[in-house]
Amino acid sequence: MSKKQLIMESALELFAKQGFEATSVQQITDHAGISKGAFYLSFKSKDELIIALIDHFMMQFTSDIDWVVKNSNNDTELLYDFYNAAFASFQKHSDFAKIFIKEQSQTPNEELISKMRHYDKLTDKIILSMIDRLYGEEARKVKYDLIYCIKGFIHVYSHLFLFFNLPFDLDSLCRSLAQKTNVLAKHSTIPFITEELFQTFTTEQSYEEVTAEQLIELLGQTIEEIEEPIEKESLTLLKQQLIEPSLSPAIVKGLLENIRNHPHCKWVSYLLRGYFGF
Amino acid sequence: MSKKQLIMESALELFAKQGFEATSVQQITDHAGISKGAFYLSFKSKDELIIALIDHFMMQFTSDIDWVVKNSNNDTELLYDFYNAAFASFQKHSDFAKIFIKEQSQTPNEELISKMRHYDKLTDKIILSMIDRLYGEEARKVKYDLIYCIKGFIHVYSHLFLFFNLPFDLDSLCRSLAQKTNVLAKHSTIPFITEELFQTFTTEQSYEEVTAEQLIELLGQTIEEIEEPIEKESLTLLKQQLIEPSLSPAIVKGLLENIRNHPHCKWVSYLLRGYFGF
DNA sequence: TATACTAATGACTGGTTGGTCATTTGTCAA
DNA sequence: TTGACAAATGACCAACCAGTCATTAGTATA
Repeated sequence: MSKKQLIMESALELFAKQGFEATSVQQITDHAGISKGAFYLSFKSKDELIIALIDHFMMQFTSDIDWVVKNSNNDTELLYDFYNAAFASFQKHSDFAKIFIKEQSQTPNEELISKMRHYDKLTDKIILSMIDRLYGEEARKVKYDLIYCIKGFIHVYSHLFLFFNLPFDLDSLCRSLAQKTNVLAKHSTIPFITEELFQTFTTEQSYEEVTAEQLIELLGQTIEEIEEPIEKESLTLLKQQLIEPSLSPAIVKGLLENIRNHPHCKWVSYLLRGYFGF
Repeated sequence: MSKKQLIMESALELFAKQGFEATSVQQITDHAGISKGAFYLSFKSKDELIIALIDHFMMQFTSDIDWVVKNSNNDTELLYDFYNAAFASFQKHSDFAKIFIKEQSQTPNEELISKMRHYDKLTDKIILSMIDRLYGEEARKVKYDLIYCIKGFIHVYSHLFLFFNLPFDLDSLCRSLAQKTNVLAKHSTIPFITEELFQTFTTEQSYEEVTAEQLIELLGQTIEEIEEPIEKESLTLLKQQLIEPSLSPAIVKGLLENIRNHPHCKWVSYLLRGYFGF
């Protein structure tokens, strides 16, 4: 494990327990068994660390739920699958999820806030595409409210998960929430969040389209990071495809599938899916 | 205004802007125009201050929504009135609400966490009584889920309120949420939170019944605090009634009504309503 | 073995924190 | 005017903080 990862894992644990502000760099390095100076070889500052953590997790979360929404071919199970992916992600990275819930928009760190907003907007976009697909015109008036209801459900129920150590029936939870969401979509008629209001929340451009050059750069970095041969070759071929397209869509899709579940590839896989139009 | 209140108001503003940990006692006293030493004449520590703030606001919030639920005689408007009271309270004390959302269960301060849990349980109780009244047997299976849905709605929508400075149509919001709640109550059938599960969340005894002695003590304090003659006399008569009952229920109810809206009486009024059974 | 290099250390700095307390200021009654 | 008491002050303290940097340890090449 790289020193950077070691630090991130130690910090994750302590932040989840004590919060970001209340955890000192000294505590993190003690816990990781390294010196304080070594910390600053990996991160320029404590702020850079929390941002790296946010990025690391949110990239996975975003790409996970995006994949579920884009690749489910069974509309009746889509909501269930969506909630399942979201809660599975929270459960798997429960330390991060705790930080995420605690540290929401509360820090004076400008960059962190804008990071959070950014991922929040991506989540909105994914949820919206799911609603559009499931209900289309039927939910035109209330679709923005539905986004917020879904986020509210996830918030309160993930609280139970995270802060009570009880064995939960994830299947039951997801079935329950899928029905609730469906009921709201079918029967609620009074919107609060209008298209116009929703736009004002998301004024700044979100989800900037990435260029091929940026993707090639990112792919180059990722190729260096990982060792598994299949993933490494898939990434290399995809990089080649960006420089000079020669592969058929089926092959590209297959290559994307190869890397989809590798923790270090989730984000680049998400971006590539957007780029290639899958 | 007492020194204690002055400090609390200054702190409220700064905590909302910067968070609790990031605000120093020096900043608070500078902002309040007093010396640092004077702070410690009013509060034993910085922690005691945040707890006083939580108490001050949550007592008002709890008693406000309790009053609405207990005193609405129009079932069709009850949900609307409930949301209205809740959001009005958040809007009126937006600085506090920001702190509340930010500081939720994230501090290492044990007492604060248990305070939060305590008020959370009271809120659950009030919401549950509302659901029971509106839907009774009809929502027996899903009533605990409804509590969490309602809390989820309040959470996400209050976020919009608090962190975007936009003019909101409170009426529209409450109508929208009342309908959503009603739709869920009428059509959702798959519960996640069973009675048993709900009980385990709320194991410790909540809402300890207060004794007449405690109420008399509290009334004595409150009488000292306020100056308005009507409220003062009402409190004095109610205190007398506790020591030696002599007034008719109608008169007692009227006296309670007199003090209901005074900020310093809300909590004692809530407790008295419970005690006298209104 | 000698050299050149990077990785890692932890004492240190300048600054801030929550909290204390000897001292001063203000306010009464005598 | 005096004296007694409470209210208020702010310099001060030990503890801790994020971040630095001269020094050392480890490693690979020649």
